[in-house]
Amino acid sequence: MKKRGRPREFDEEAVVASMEALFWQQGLAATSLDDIAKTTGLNRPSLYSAFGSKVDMYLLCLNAFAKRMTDLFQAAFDQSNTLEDALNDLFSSLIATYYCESDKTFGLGCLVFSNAVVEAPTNERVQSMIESTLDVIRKSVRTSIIKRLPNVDEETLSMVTELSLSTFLGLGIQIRSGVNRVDIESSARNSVKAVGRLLA
Amino acid sequence: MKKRGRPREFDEEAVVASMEALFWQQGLAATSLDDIAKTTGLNRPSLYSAFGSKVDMYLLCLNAFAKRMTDLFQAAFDQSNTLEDALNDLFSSLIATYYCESDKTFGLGCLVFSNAVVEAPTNERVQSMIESTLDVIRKSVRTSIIKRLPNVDEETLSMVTELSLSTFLGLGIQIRSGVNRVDIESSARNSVKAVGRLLA
DNA sequence: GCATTTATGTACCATTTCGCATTAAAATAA
DNA sequence: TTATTTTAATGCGAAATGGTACATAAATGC
Repeated sequence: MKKRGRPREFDEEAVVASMEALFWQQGLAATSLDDIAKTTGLNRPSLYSAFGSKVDMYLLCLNAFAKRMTDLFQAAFDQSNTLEDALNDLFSSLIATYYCESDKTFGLGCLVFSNAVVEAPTNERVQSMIESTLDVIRKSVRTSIIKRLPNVDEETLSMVTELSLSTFLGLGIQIRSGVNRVDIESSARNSVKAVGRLLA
Repeated sequence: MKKRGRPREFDEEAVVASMEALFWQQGLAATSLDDIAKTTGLNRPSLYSAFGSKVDMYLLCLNAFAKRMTDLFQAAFDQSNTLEDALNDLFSSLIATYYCESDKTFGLGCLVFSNAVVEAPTNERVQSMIESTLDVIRKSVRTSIIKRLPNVDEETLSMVTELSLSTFLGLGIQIRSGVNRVDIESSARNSVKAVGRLLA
């Protein structure tokens, strides 16, 4: 049984992807519905009826981005053997994402933590989305450390968790600040080395 | 010899301070000249003739904030004895700043690295300001480590520098994300402990 | 007093903003 | 064919935006 009514003429996933790219570069406040309409090819009423308000669209993109990001955490922690290997994998894939999978010299960092974070104090929905994402990531890191080092003491566990988390957050900020990729990669390697030494 | 013309009726420093508070909370794009006019008590033409365009005002605030921040680095590194003491001092004063010197549960993080960073990809002036601030801070951290540990090997130096820098950036992001102060302070302490262990 | 200089305040302008009302189009169901 | 449902497109509208012109006010220099 087919769906009634006139069928959609656009690919929803593609539209969300191009919305996300726009928000990622410009931020929520600097992006207008006209901007979104222009890059997606839809007109404002279509956007509005399909996705709701501008903030709704933004949250849609944030959640899509966060999902891909937490998947990267899961993938790295599931596949690799040692904690250091896992973190190296993780940071490599994060860096690739933060540079928009391209070889551009300028990266955009993290949509959630280098971009949406600006809106947190003035937008409750965005704020709680960010806070819960941070929570998921922190727990994911903690769990993966415990899995590999079941007898680790609480102090070391906290130290390594916070170090990994700060590195994760710092990477996005530094990339969006314009730090070049070579320096970023060495920064990530140094963090992983620090973890290694802490556990030695 | 007195200045010619009608004298200013406002205190420039106070006006800049209240502009900064507004930008800090809302970001550049979400803050209108009307907002600024309302909170400063000046009207738009006065603002414009005294400070230039909105972006000019923003950069003025960014530089003022960055100056205070780098002063905190200098103060911490000049006064304290051990590296760990210095970092503890530094992070304490940064946390106080990031929570706006108040006991509010919600902090705004860093004006430069948790706020202006969003504008970097679309605003060249903001971008280069941020990049150079990051550079100043990194050099300041590096120098202070060398001062205390003249014989430190390059690898350890890089590790500790990057760890401190990531912690610094991470604090601002976490605070703006809504993490409560107790957790933030324990996060900072854990980072300093990690530095201590790396150097042991 | 009178010109000059600087600051203030009102009002304005062109553009952009988000959102919606309304109409036209394209599909299915009966 | 006709009614119904869903989407698309045009265009409106009220408000806000960054920025400025212009008249007025308050000080100094001569």
